[in-house]
Amino acid sequence: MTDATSKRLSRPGPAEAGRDAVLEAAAEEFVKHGFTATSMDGIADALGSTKGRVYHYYRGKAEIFLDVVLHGMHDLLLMIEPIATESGVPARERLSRMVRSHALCMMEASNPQRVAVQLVQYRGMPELATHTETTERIIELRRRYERAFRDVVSEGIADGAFLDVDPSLAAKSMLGSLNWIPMWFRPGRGADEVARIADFFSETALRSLEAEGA
Amino acid sequence: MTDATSKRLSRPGPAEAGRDAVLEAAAEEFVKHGFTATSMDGIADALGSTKGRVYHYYRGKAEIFLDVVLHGMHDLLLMIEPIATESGVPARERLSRMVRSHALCMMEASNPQRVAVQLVQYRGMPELATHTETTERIIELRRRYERAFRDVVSEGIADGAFLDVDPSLAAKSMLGSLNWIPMWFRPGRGADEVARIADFFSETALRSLEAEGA
DNA sequence: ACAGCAACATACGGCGTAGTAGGTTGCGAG
DNA sequence: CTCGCAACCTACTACGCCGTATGTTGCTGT
Repeated sequence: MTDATSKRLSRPGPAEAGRDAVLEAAAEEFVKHGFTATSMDGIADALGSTKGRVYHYYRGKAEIFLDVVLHGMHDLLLMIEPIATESGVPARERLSRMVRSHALCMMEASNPQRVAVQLVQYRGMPELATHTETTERIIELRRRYERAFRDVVSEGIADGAFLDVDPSLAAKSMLGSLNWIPMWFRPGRGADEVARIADFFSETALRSLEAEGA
Repeated sequence: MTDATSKRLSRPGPAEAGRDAVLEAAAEEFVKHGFTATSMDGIADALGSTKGRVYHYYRGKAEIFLDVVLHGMHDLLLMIEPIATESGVPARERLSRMVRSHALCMMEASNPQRVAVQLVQYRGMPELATHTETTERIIELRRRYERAFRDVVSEGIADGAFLDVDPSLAAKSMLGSLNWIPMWFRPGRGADEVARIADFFSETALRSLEAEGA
């Protein structure tokens, strides 16, 4: 315990380098095959080692999966909450940046963030039933994430920049189109193409909240 | 072969009633648990019978899964293509109806259509490697589906109703937000609430394609 | 120099599940 | 009446995979 972080998140800590390597490999496997189709041996193979290493740091498949999702959501929040709450910036500008950041994140090769958004389908996964505590934390983080978007929309409505639509539905709609990006986007495109796509989603989101012209 | 349909789709045929019951039960299971977590015995249980019945109609798990997806995509196309190509109706009106139809479909309890859209993640599923023919057909149907949306957007741009945006990205964005609905929508809501949500997505999609006012 | 622990590797048990092989029932035709 | 086939059911096998139990290695404090 060399650092004084809240829950051993955010800062690896030099002694936890091995654990982080496992986490990264697991994220890569989960994003490729999903939860059930990912095997412990597969994660170990991606690490170039064996299961012993994985089980040294985690007690089971469910635990490592939830840790990947937890880290992913944590990183996402760390990315967008500062933007959402930045004072002196108009709501539509903040929302634009949030959408762009999230879009860029979805187009990166493989990371815990993508696992976090792609695998919300963990309903009816009996393996996670015993990990209620971590599951609750993840759900709370997801709520905070959606709330960040919803609040910025609400502020935009309040100051007249946006139409008076349902902020909750607006947030779900925006995040849905963004979270769906990994379904069709194939990495390997140039950085300019990625930027163009991110811009598109940013501009589209803003237009969907503003009054139609003639 | 009492009917003359193209590929034994669209019309059950009286002799195929048992097969359709299997298909329906399989769709329900796949939408609940996903591909790998769905077991043949689970499908049989949902039918109130045993595996023998399932294996009587299908040769394996991959085959029944692909058939569910194929039927789902087929039904979706049957729903939206007539709207997309209806003559005498302006593009924005057609697009509005298409979005609303798709949204309503995503909020129904359990059906092959939801399996079709939710489980596009069948990349890296080695079990489907031997079914290239059916997979190709599904991919072709998916392309046609997206093209229907893209074409209507293009027509709207051509006649000046929509802004000059990238039609392909616009289609992907719209379909993404719609396909994400099952992730947060929990059935059991009233019909009026469902209609309100469908209206929201329809109006939002149109606004995102039209010029900003103010 | 030695104790002890972290950081792995190896080998194995046991269970869930896909697929198979061989019955059984019931109906329709001749 | 019975032949035959569709429509199932039952019992079994084979295999993949999670988790565990038991090494082995290397560093580190004293």
